Amino acid sequence: MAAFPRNQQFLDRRQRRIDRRRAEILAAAARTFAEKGYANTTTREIAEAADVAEGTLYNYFANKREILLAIAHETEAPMEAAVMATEHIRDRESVVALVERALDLQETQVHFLRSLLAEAWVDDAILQQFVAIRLERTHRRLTAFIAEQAAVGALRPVDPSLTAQLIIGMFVAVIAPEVRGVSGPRAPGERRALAEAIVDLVLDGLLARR
Amino acid sequence: MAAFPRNQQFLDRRQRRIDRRRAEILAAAARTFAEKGYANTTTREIAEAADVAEGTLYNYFANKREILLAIAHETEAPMEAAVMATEHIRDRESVVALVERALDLQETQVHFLRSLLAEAWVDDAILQQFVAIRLERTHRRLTAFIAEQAAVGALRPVDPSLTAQLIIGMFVAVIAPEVRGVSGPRAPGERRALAEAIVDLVLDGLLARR
Amino acid sequence: MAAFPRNQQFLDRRQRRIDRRRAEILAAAARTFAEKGYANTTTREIAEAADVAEGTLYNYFANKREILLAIAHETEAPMEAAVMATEHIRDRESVVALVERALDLQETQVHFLRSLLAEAWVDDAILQQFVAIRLERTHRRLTAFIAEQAAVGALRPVDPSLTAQLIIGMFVAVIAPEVRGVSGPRAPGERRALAEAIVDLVLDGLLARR
Amino acid sequence: MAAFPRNQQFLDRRQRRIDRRRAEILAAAARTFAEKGYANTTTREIAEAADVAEGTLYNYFANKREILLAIAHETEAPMEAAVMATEHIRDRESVVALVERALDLQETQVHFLRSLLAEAWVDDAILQQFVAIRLERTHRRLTAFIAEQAAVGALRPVDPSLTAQLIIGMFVAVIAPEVRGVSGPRAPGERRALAEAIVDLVLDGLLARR
DNA sequence: GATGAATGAGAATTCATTCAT
DNA sequence: TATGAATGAATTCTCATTCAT
Repeated sequence: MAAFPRNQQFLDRRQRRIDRRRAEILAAAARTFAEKGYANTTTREIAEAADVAEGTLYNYFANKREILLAIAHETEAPMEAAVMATEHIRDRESVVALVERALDLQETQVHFLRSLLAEAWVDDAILQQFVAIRLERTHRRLTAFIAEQAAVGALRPVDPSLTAQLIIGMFVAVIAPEVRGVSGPRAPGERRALAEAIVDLVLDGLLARR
Repeated sequence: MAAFPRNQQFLDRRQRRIDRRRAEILAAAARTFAEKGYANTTTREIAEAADVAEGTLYNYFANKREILLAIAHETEAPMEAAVMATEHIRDRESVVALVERALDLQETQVHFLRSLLAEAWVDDAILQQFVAIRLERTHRRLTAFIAEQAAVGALRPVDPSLTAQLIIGMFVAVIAPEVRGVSGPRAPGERRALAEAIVDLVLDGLLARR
Repeated sequence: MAAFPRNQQFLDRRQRRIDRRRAEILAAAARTFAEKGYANTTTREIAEAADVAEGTLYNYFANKREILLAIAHETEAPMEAAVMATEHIRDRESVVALVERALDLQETQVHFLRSLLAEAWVDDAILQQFVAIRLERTHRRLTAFIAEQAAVGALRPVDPSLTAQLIIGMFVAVIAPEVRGVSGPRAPGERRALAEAIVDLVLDGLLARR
Repeated sequence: MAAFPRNQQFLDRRQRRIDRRRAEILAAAARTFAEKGYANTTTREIAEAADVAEGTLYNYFANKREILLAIAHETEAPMEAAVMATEHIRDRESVVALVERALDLQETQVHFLRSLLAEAWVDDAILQQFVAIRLERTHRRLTAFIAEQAAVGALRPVDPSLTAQLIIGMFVAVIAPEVRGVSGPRAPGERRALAEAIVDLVLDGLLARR
C-alpha cells in the first residue's frame, strides 16, 4: 500500500515529538529537583520549568515519584559505563583515563545525579536500587583487582576491601563539589592533574623516600 | 531576702526541666528526620516521637525549620572538636587516634549528622553554614600541614591542597555508611584497623617496594 | 441527475455507519455507567469500552451529560410500551401478560435502566423528565382502572390511588434486583410464576377463606 | 485527689464538644449528599454546610468515603429497629403499627437514608453491607411468618418467599417518594390510612366478594 | 507551660473538553 | 471524521501553625 510509508512517517514524527517532550520534562524536573530537592519541588514548578501545563506531566508519568525514578533510570547508562570502566584498570595511564572520564559529567547529568544523590540520603529504595547497587559492584571489582595484583607481587599486601573503599572515597570526594553544585565544571587540564594526583597518592603514598 | 535561695532553686529546677524537654524534642526530631528526611517528617510525628503535644513544640522552637537549625547547631561542638583535632597531626599514631575519634559517633550524633547532611544536599544555607564552613577549615589545616611537612622533607612534594581533599574524601567514605544508616556502628577493633589502614595507604601508597 | 441514486446510496451507508457508531458508544456508556455510576465513569473509560478515541465521543455527543440523556431517551420506547400496556388490563390473563413483559428486559436495556435509575436518585432533572413522568402516567391509568372496576362492582371499594401505588411498588420490587444487577435474568417459567403470584395476591389477598 | 472530678469534668465537656461537632458534620454531609449525591458533593461543600474549615473534616474522618460510611452506620440503629419490629407481626393491628413506624422517619434520617440508597445503586460494598443484608433479614422473617401462618390455616397456601418480596415492595413504594425527596413528610392521619390500606390489600385482595 | 482541635493555604492528581494533525 | 496529547479548573487531602482552654 502506497499510504503505508507516509502513515508510518507520521507515526514516527508523532513518536519523536512525544519522546522529545518526555525528555524535556525529565530535564526540567532534574534541574528543579537539583535546585530544591525532590520533596521541596512542586509539580507546578516542574510544569513551569518544562513549559507545559501541570496536567501534561501526567500524560507522561503516573505521578511525581515516577518522574524521580525516571531520572534515576537516566543515570543508569552513564553510571554503568563508569562501573564497566573499572574493569580496564591496568596501569597508571588507565587509571588516569578512568578518573578523567568520571569527571566528564555533562551539565545535564549533573542535575540528574544531584537529584538522585540528594534523594538517596532520605529514600532507602532509591539508595538501594540506584546507588548502593553500583557502589557495591564497583567495590567488588576494585577489591578483586587489588587482591589479584597483590597476589602477583605488583602491589603491597594490603586489605583489598578496605583499600577499595578508600579509593572510592577519594573518587567521590573529587566529584562531590560539582555534583552538589558548589563548584562549576573543571577545566580539562585540571581534570588531568586531579586524575594524576589520585593515582600518584594511591600508588606511592605521601612519605618521602630516602 | 530569705526566700531567694529557695526561689532560685525552683527556677533552677524549672530551667533544668525545660532544658531537658528541649533536648528530648531535639533528639526525637533528629531520629525522625534521619529516618524520613526533614521534608517528609511532619510536626505531628516529631511530637509523637517526643511524646508531647504538637503545640508544645512551638513553646520551644519558633517553627519546624528552627528545630532543624537547632539540630545543626548540636553538631557544632563535636564537629568542631574533630576539626580542632586535625591540629595535632604529627605522627602515624596521632592520625590513627584522629580517625578513631571520628568514628566515635554516638548513636544520637549519628541521627543529628544524618539529618544535617541529608538536608545539606538540598538546602544551601544549611550546607554553607554548617558543613562547608567546617570542611573548608579542615581542608585549610590539612593543606598547611602537608605543605609544611613537605617543606621540611618529611613528605614528598605533592600538591598539598589536592592531597588534602583526597584525604578528606577517604575519611568521608569511611564514615558515610554509618551516617547514612546502611551499616551499624563498628566494633572498636575494627575502628583501629580502619584507622591504621587509612594512614598506611596515605603514607606508603599501594605499590610494592622492590 | 443520474448520479443521485449512487450518491444517495453512499450517504445512506455513511449514515448507517454513523448511526451504528453512535449506538455502540451509547451501549458502551450504558454498560460503564451501570457498572460504576455516571459520576464515577470517565470519558476515557467510555471511549475505551466503545473502542474509539476520547475525542470521537465529542463528534457524536456535545458532552458527557448528553450521553446520559441519550441513554435516558433510549429507555423511552420500551418504557412507553410498558405504560401503554397498562391500558389493556382487563382480566387475570392480561395482567399476567403485562408483568411478564415487564420482566422481558433485554441485557442491554438492563444497563440503560440501571444507569437511568441510579442517576434519578441524585439528579432531579433526570428523575422528573424520564422517571417520574412515566410513573405518574402509569399511576393515573391504574387508578382510573381500579376506580372504574370498583364502580361496576368488579372490585372492592378501595382507595384507588393508594392501591395503584402499592401495585406499582410490587412491580418495582420484582424487577429491582435485576435492574440493580444483583440477580441475573430470570428463566421464562419463573417469570410466569411471578406474574401469576402478583395477580393472585393483589386480587385475592392473603387471608384464607372459610 | 480533689482535682480529679474537675479534670474529669473538663474531659467530659471536651468530649461532648467533639461528639457534637462530629454529629454536626455528619448531618451536614448527609444533607448535602442527599441533595446532590455523594460523588457530586465536594468536601468544600460539606465543610461549608457544617460551617467548619475543610481541614477540620479530616480531624474527624479519615477521608470523604469514611463520612459516607459513618452516615451508613448511623442508619443502622433505626433500620435494625424496623427489622426487629417485623418479629411482632401477629394481627392486623400489629401490621398497621409496623407500617406507621416505618413512616416515622425523622427529617434527619431521611437525609441519611437518601444518601445511603442513592449510593447503594452505584456502590456494591454499600449495597451489600448496609442495604441488602437488612432486606434479606426482613425477607427471611416475613417468609417464615407467612409459611407458619399458612401452615396453621390462617393464610392461604401462597408461595411465602415471593409473597414476602411483594409485600416488601409495597412498603418500599410507600416510603420511596419521601426518601427520594419528592414528597414531604406525611401527616399522621395519612400514615394511618396508608398503613391500613396496605394491610387491607394484602389480606383481602382487590376482588369484590359476592 | 501543655494541649490538641481548628484552620486554610498549598500539594498532588483527575478529568471533561479542545484542537492540531 | 478520527485521534489522542494538551489543558487547567476543580478536587481531595496534608500539614505547619495558631489559639482557646
